[in-house]
Amino acid sequence: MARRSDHSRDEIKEMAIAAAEKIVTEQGYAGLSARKVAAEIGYTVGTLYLVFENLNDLVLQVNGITLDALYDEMQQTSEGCKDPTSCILALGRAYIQYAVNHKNRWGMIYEHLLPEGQQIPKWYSDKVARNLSLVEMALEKVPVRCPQKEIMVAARSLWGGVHGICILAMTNKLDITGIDSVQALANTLINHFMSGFMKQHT
Amino acid sequence: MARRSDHSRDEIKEMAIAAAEKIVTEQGYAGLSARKVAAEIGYTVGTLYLVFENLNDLVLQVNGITLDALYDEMQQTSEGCKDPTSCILALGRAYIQYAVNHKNRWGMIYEHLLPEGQQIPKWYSDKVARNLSLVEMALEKVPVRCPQKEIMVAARSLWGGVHGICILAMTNKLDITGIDSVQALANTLINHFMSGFMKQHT
DNA sequence: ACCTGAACACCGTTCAAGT
DNA sequence: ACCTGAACACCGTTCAAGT
Repeated sequence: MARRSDHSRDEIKEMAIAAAEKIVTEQGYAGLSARKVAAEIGYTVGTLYLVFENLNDLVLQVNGITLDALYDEMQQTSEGCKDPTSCILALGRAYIQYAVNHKNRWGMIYEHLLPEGQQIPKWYSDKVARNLSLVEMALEKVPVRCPQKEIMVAARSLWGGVHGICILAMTNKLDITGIDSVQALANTLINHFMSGFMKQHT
Repeated sequence: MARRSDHSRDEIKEMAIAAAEKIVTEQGYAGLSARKVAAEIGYTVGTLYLVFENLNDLVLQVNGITLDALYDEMQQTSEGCKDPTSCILALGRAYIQYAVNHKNRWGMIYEHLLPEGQQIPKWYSDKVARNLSLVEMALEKVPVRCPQKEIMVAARSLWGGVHGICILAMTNKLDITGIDSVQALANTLINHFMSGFMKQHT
């Protein structure tokens, strides 16, 4: 049992986040609870509420870290590719690969819902926007002038699409089997979308 | 308090499903519980377990009804439209409209997750397949021969896409506002996809 | 035979009380 | 000042006991 002043507020926070990451990775979002996190770090439940607003707060912190890891994977993949379509294909491949390799971590990002009416904090939407910007940057490589507004709409539209395919696949709702089929579906969506997008902008 | 033999097994089942529909509509999936359903129909919790396997079972029944209602809306909308793209646009509009009008009912379809490793029952995947078939039928109107396999891939790819946009929009994760923007994103996805799809098949 | 209701093993969150 | 641990108001699920 950890005793008082063994750790600073910030240390407890870090320990709790690390513990939550571990529990989610092993047992999924459904397996995560405040009591389990507390037990894992050797404090009692009450202590968590000195350091986090509530469990939502802790979950958002973990999801933020996951978004960063996903960004790194995607960023690395898209480096150095020249034409927009192959860039987007690479981003899609990296996204799905991450979802498959870190099923429970990725899953918590979309399984977690804020209570009705509660706003997503700005630091979190900023992370989402940063990930989307990779798609926007790839779309901007299309060799025609295209208003920024349209790039943003296209990026959200396309990325929502890849995300949706990934969700349906991960939750077994598409009668498809194996990662190759998911990739194939995403590639189909991306290829057709890009074909139409580039045709409109030439 | 309902007394024994007041209602048959089937009557209790129907009452429970109706009660669950009501609770979900008003309070969302998070607000649904076996105890609330039991209270609503005037029986005790234990009774529900004589009639349903567990709460998952009850949720699946309700979701099945929702899928049917969604099918009806989409089916009606797509009737009589001739060219494939306008068909798909109409289906997308109906889908998003349904999601917006019945937020909590639609939400439960994707918020509900079966326990790890549990298979979706066949009668449920059949309903999902029936809804997808509307998209497939629209794609088949493309005036070229196209293998059935490709139609199926395209339908799943496109519909996963529309679904993803809808989810991100409903959970406020796309920095967009209002139903018009959601429709606009879906239309963008559909138009570009169809443009690419038709180009490949001519 | 049909249904109850109490029990079991869990939740998130709060806060008086201890050291 | 820091943390505890018991309490509150909930969960899903089971099953001996009542009528």
